[in-house]
Amino acid sequence: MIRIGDFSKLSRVPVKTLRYYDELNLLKPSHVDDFTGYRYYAYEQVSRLNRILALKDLGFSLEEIRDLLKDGVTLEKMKGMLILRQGDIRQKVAEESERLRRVEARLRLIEQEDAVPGYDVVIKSAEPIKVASVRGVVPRPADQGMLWGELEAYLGQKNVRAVGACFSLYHDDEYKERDWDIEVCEPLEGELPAAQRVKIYTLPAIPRLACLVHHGGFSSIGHAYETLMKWIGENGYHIIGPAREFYLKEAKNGDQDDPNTVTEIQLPVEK
Amino acid sequence: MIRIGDFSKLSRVPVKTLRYYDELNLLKPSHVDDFTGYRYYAYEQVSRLNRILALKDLGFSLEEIRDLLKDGVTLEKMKGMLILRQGDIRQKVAEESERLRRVEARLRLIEQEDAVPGYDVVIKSAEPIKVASVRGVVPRPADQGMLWGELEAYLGQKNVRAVGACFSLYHDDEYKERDWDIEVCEPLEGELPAAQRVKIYTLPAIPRLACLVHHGGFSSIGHAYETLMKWIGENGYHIIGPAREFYLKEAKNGDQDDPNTVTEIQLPVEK
DNA sequence: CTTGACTCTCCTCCTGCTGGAGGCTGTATA
DNA sequence: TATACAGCCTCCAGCAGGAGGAGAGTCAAG
Repeated sequence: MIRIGDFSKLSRVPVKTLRYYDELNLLKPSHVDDFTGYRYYAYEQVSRLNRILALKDLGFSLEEIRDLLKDGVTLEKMKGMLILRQGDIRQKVAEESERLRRVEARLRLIEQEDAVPGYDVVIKSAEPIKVASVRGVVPRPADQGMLWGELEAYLGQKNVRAVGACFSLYHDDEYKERDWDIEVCEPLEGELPAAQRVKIYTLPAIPRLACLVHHGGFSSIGHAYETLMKWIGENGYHIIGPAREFYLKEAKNGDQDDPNTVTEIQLPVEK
Repeated sequence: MIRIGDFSKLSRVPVKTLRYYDELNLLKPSHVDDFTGYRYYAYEQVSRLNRILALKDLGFSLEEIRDLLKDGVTLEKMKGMLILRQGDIRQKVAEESERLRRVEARLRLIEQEDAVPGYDVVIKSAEPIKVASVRGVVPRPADQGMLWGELEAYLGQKNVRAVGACFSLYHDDEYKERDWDIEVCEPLEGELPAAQRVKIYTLPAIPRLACLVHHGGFSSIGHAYETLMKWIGENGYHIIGPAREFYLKEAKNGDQDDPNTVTEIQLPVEK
């Protein structure tokens, strides 16, 4: 029987850790003095401790280890846990590799622009949204005002209030000089009948959206799109649906170049 | 200016997180009501928040992000941090890959033995140890008693006390039927003159030792060595020095097959 | 008997939040 | 104008796996 300090030297495990394992019922000293509270370990306990360390090294949590060290753990249980661990580690390796890719992409971006990048792309998810929308073809994005006019005329008459920011969907797959297929949307709550040109429906949830926030007028929004597209390409995603433009802070008096405008561009993506 | 809940919906970041970022001075609301304490955010702050999320996604801690978002961070600083991150992630990927390998090795072991493995191999490091030792060639390991006799005779006469467990070094590179080159060592403190056959010196530190604890007599120690060798091979290590056998709990009356004996085998290894 | 090395318990801290309790505030409806 | 009720506030506790330290008690050698 040896004291905790000697057991610690023997096993090269810190005293603090041994006390912690005692508290967790992971490795109880084989004897504790009732009066002084001193812990006494048996030499044989080194092998249990080694098993704990080995399992920890495989990435198990201390609680899992406690389970695995209980008497009566079957071979099947052990195998099952190892296979689960294997899966977890594989996923972790995949995640870290992705992260490495993102870091490297950002480094390349800095090299190219020779400046701290002005835009930051983030992956988020979107809940389903109930909207009222008007879809139509307009010469150029800046001309979507007429669609908004139609939508608001209808909503104003019904006296519903919007919840959250309004946005546009860009349905074209490829870049066009003229004639854009645009759907303007206003989120809402409750029931409302559809009308001639106004559809009422629920947009489905989207698990992954590549998002980017643009400040300032619409004349400079092209650069934001370029950055977003490039990021998507460099990080191994591809686009799987129409772009959404959320008008977080709208232009005053319909001024297309109000520098205080804040717009979020969202692109549905997958790997 | 919007309230925290709306800002949360806009940015898809939980309210609790926003309050936490406020506390950390990472993202202060642009206005706080003196009386009610309500936080009010500006739409423009979404882009700072997005930058925070983007950097978090690269694996930076919130504290590092706070540094990186301070005014006056140079391009060089940013690049340096990214390169550091890159290194850290690479290391993490390497570590997790190693771990995966260990898990797979253990799964194979279970398949082969069709039982929970009886031995656990752990990598530890060793500090330098000052020892008194006697080295000699003996017919077989079980005959090392004569070497111990020599060593103890000397130490008994000098009346020094040992610190820690005594051990043997096995200097042969390959397995032998007879004539083993063995060095028996007793750790000690303080100064002591060398003698005829007794060397006093300090064994160097060893950064990586593959360790395994064997219970019971020496006749069954072969299996322990086999397991250890196999583990070393499967995990991509190789041996770079003589094996050490630590006698944690010694045989009674020199009984070579006392089942209460506890021995730790250590092999210096590297990748 | 003293000294110094060990050991004990209990407390706080680390990260990046999450959940809950208890108490105000703001807005819409009756 | 009264009253819900949602939204907001602060403060506290907890996760994992220990690390570090305070203050007090114990053990063995000289």
